Amino acid sequence: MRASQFFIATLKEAPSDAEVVSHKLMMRAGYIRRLAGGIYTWMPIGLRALRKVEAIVREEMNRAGAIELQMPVVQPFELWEESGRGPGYGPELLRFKDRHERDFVLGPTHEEIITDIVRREVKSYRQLPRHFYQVQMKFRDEIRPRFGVMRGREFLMKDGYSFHTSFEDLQREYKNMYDTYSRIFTRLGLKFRAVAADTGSIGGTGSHEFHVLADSGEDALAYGIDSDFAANVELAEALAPAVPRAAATQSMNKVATPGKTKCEDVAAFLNISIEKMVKAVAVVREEAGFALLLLRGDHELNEIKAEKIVGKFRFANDKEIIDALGCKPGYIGPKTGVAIFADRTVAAMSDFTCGANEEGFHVSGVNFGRDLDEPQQVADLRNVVAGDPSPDGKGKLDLCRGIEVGHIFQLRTKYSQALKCEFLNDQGKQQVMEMGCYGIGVSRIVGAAIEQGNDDRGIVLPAAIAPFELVIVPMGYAKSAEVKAAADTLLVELQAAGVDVILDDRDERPGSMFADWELIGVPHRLVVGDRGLREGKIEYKARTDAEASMIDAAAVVTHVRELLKR
RNA sequence: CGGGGCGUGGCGCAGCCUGGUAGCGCACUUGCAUGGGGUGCAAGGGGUCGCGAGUUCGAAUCCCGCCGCCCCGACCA
Repeated sequence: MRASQFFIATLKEAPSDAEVVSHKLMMRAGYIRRLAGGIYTWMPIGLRALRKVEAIVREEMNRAGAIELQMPVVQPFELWEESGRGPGYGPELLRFKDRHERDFVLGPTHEEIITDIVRREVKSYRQLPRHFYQVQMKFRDEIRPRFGVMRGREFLMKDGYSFHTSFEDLQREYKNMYDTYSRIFTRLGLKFRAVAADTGSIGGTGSHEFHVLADSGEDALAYGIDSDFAANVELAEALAPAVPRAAATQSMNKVATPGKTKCEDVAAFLNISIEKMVKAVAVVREEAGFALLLLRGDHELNEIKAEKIVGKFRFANDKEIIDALGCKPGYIGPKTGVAIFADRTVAAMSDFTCGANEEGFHVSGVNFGRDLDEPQQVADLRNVVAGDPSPDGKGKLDLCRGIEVGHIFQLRTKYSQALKCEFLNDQGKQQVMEMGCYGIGVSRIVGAAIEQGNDDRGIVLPAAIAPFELVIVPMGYAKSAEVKAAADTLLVELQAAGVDVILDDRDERPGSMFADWELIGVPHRLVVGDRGLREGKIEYKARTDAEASMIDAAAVVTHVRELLKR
């Protein structure tokens, strides 16, 4: 490839709406351009990176025995009604009508479609197991698209669906995909971690997420410092404290805490540890109405866990809190007659301080059983924090942040049941198929890789993903016949050696060419100049090297082959 | 959806408070020079100031409405 025949559109300044580093750099390097909120054009340079990720994913999926097909982007809404997921999926699902007033959706995922295909085409256990996948643009009408390509509304996804005669066989394929995904992210050159995950709106039983590790990641991950345990914080279990509740030593005492509404403020004001505070989160349950969820002062509610315990709920507004407790938020606490759910940690606390249900007051020295009824229910309601014991009993947990780039699920029969996806087993009996599904955010991977690989000059990508593996930068291409000849020859030789190379024949200033390729993130660079040529040398520099080195012109192709292992 | 902020050549911004012929940097075009880290000089092209309705002799600027974009938003009781 020659730069003069290609399209390079770098920017000195990033548009002001770009927030995270990967988004800014993708805009600056000309990888993407925004069309509308969360909707981007992949420019030629960015497309190359996207296609490389896609190719690796495809290669490994094929190797793992999955079969590629391509389903429609536009799906009839009836299938979503049939699976029962239409209402549950909510406003993220972009719906519209065709000219005949028939309802359609823009596919956010394809469980319904593939299940419909398989129920029509697969009739016998002899045709199973089967794993179909596709790589396709998906559309999800995100509430708040952000971070460029990392949370866009339109995004490229690899989605695969497997069908089995038994749960055992599904588990076998699930393991196969777990290994395949690990291989894919390893080949892509990314630092990643697989964690146990919540199944969310897709549904099913077992599930793992694959995260690219990055501080800017939207997900918090918990992992065992001394064990293999790893889970999304959404799911990671907070064990009950090992020590049982201590006996009461203090008497209950109402204390004035004017203007102190937050736990940390109250604790500081009363000069007690925040770990002696209990906060009450007021919720209204869809089924059973008002309730209080009790958490230790420094802990956070985990909504996913809570929903499993108390049922669907929303947070109470001020009026509902006043009606139920006779006090406005800031000073509320447990009260007789109000449904109480206590976190395990809270249930083991004694002599604690909580709101007095009277404006400007808290109560200290509170004890369950003596001052309050024992909570109706004790459960794990909070997010784990660093230092909590690992749920597998081995050592402690620590936290890190990640960008979710892959997710695998054991769907079991959630969709096959609803859509009657059945087969005839070897006994001649009708049986519902077991299903698994497996997704990879292809476009998100490009963003995540840049989030993980960048410096003050721009993007630093692994050769497996970079738009080009190597760039030839000639000094005075239009001026020096020797330079031109050497650069042109090098281009041909490297292409013949299978190197994905671009020659910058734009005859730009050296500084601006260097700056462009460093911004774009090409991992290897050769500089051809009269100065070196006189000595029979070509300059080489890796994107990650601090200094360039000189190599014999005759040995360049061998050297590059070595670097790229081909 | 609620709160905040912002919409001025392709990009980044100033001008708005205090109304009076739209400006800067980058990018682009042309010429000359330059040629190993975003080169210099000179001359150019490009904007109905987000849209609409108002106030005014006169609106980028003031008022009202709409649209778009960005940030924050359970709780922290």
